[in-house]
Order: sequence, then C-alpha cells, then structure tokens
Amino acid sequence: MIDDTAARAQLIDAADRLFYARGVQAVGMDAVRAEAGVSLKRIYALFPSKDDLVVAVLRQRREVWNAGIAASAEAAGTAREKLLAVFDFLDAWFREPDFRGCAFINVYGELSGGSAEVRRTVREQKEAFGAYVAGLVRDAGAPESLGPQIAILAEGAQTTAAIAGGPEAAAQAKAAAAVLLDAALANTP
Amino acid sequence: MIDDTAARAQLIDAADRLFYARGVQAVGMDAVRAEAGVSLKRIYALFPSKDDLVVAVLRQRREVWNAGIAASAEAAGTAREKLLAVFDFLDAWFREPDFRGCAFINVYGELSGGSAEVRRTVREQKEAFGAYVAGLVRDAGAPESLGPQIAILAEGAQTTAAIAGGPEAAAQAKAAAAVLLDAALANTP
DNA sequence: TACTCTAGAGAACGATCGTTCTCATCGCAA
DNA sequence: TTGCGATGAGAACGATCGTTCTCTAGAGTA
Repeated sequence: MIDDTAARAQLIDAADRLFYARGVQAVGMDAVRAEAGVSLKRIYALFPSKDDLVVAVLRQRREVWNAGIAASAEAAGTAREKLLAVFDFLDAWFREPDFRGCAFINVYGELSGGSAEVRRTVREQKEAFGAYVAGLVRDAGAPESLGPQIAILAEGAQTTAAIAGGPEAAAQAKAAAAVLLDAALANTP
Repeated sequence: MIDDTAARAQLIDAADRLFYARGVQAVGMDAVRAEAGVSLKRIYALFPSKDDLVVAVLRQRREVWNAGIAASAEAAGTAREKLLAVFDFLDAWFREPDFRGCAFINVYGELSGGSAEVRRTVREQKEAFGAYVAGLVRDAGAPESLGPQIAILAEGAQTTAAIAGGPEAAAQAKAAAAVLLDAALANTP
C-alpha cells in the first residue's frame, strides 16, 4: 500500500488530467478512481467531497503555473523582457497538444453557480496573477495602470487560443504588450 | 395554445436565462419546462435534444450581441470612436446585475468535451467578432495586425470582469486599445 | 351527441452520478 | 496459528438526469 502523501499526489494528478480534458461534471469519481489507482474509500478519506478534490487540483495548477511563469521570467534579462516573457510562457503552453484553455476559467464557467470555495480559489489565482504582473510593471518603471492591461491581454490570449485552436494569440498579445509598455515608458521618463 | 414560433421563442429565452445563470449541465430539462411554460413533449418536438436547444440559445445570443455592438458603433462618430465603442458596449454589459461572463466561453469550457455542434457554434461567434473588429480596424486606417490585438483585449476584459466581479476591465481594455490604435496610426501615416 | 384527434401533465425508464456500505482479504502482533 | 484491525473491490443507495410514454381532458366536426 502507498502512503497518504503519494495517494494524494496520484489523485490530484489523475483528477487534473481528467477534469482538464473533459470538464469536471463530465468526469465521475469512478473514473478518477480508475485513473489514479486509488480506491473510492481512500479517495473519500483524503477528500471529503468532489468539490474538495476540485479545489486541490486548482491549488496544484496554481503552483505549477506560478513556477512556470517564474522560470520564464528568470530566463529573461531586463525588467522589460521579464514582463514580455509572460507571453513566451503562454506561447509554449498553447502549443502543448492537450492545451484546452485556462483551467481556472473553464472551471469557473462550469461551476460558478456551485461551490463557493471553487469560486474563491479561481478568483484568488487571478488576483495573484494580477499582483505578479503589477510587480513586473513596477520593476520596469511603468505606471501602475499598465498592470491590468497586460493581465487582460494574457487572459484574452488564453481564451482566444483555446477556442481558435492555435497558438497565434500569444505572439499577438506579446506584440500588443510591447507597444503598451513602450508607450507607457515614453510618457513616464 | 400558443403557436410553434412563440413556443420556440419562450423556450430559447427561458433556457438562455437558466443556462447562463447556472450553467448548462446544472439545469435540467424539467426546469426549462417550468421556466418556459412549455410541456416536455412540445420541447422535444421543437428541439430533438438538449444540445439542439443549447445551440439555439447560442445562436440567439449571437444575434443579440451583434445587434448591441452594432448599435454601440452606430452611436459613435469617427472610425476610431466606433472601434473604441466596442469597449463601451462591454462596460454597460459588465454592469448588468446578472452579468456572469461571456456565455460562449462558459459553454465552451463546460461542453467542449461534448457536442461538436456546440463547439462549432462558439468558434463561429468568436471568428465573426474577430472579422467585425478587423473591419473597424480597416476603416480606421490601421494595419491588419491590430485587429486580433483588439479582439484579445475584448476577450480578456470579459473573463476578467466575470471573475473579478467588477466592470473596471472594460475601461482598462479601452485605454489599452486607444494606445494601440494611436501607436498603429502613428506608424502608418 | 358521438367520435376523433391533439396536446399537456406528469409518471416512467434506463443511465449515471456522488457517496456510503459490505465483505472478503491481508499483514501482523501475541 | 489465531485473532484483529485495516484495506480494497465493488455492490448498493438515493438522487437526478435526458428522454419517452401513458393517460386524460378538451376542441373541432359531422
């Protein structure tokens, strides 16, 4: 038998794959059991309800996302490049074969009438991303008002890429962000 | 008894209200029957399946959306103002008390693993919006590359407003669009 | 009035869901 | 070896879903 920590990790990984690919409501707990190789009894011992599992999946997505963005920024040199690196991260993500849009947006659209905890987790992630972008904007010496604009571009690129089915939105949003950043810097010397 | 045309209209209106507020999968056909005041037998005579009803709802949403955008553009004067009027339309929409994000994005996140017809309808709407924006960009004398950027801003504003719960994203996206437009016009005299 | 046809109300059906329960099996202490 | 506690497999449960079917009441016609 595997220990609780390993079982939790397997469950979250399996549930993430299934939920992201098919949607939360379309995946039964029995499918999660089969994918994770963890018995239903164990699942409900670790997660009292499906909603709790959804929240755990979102929390892990947040970690992975934050780490990816941070790594992408790390590889960039200047503050300006770090800001634009957000869109390089998106570009690489959009090209993954199983890309299906932002999991947070998808879950929000599906469950916003339901669990308040899920709703809260999605909102927190978007606020955290906005705060991260705001920090990069400050480092670049641009006015605060640029932050939400860059964040909106990133959000729009994600849904556009998901629905259109191609990665072009990342480069388009990056170009727009570069123009906005240069214009903002030109006005605040 | 009401005629088929009226029954169709009542059904689509009722289903739209319920689907938009609670999500498609969370609303049973019996709830649609109660809200519309049309018997189940009649519903299934007019729409062979729930998916057909969803598609009909999306088609009507597209008409309403297009009409709203067109009216907003009509009220604007110059080509530049017509382009930015898109965001005034979004602003007014975000302030409606029952605003819950873009119905197309919500449905796509919820059902993209399901009906191909639903998927196609959502994609068509987003392509049509992109084409509309492209036309406004052309009228304004800006380069083609600006079109997708404006569309991405509009998409991002919608999901941001839905999740954050406030209408600020519309004004932020509008300001960004104005900067992008002016920069594009400055480079193509 | 008697007959026919239609449509609505809602029961029924089979499937599936989230969650719980049963029971056989196994590791392990004494 | 015997007994015990915990575990996994999967049946069971109650609810709900999309869809179909039954039955009844009423309108229209001869």
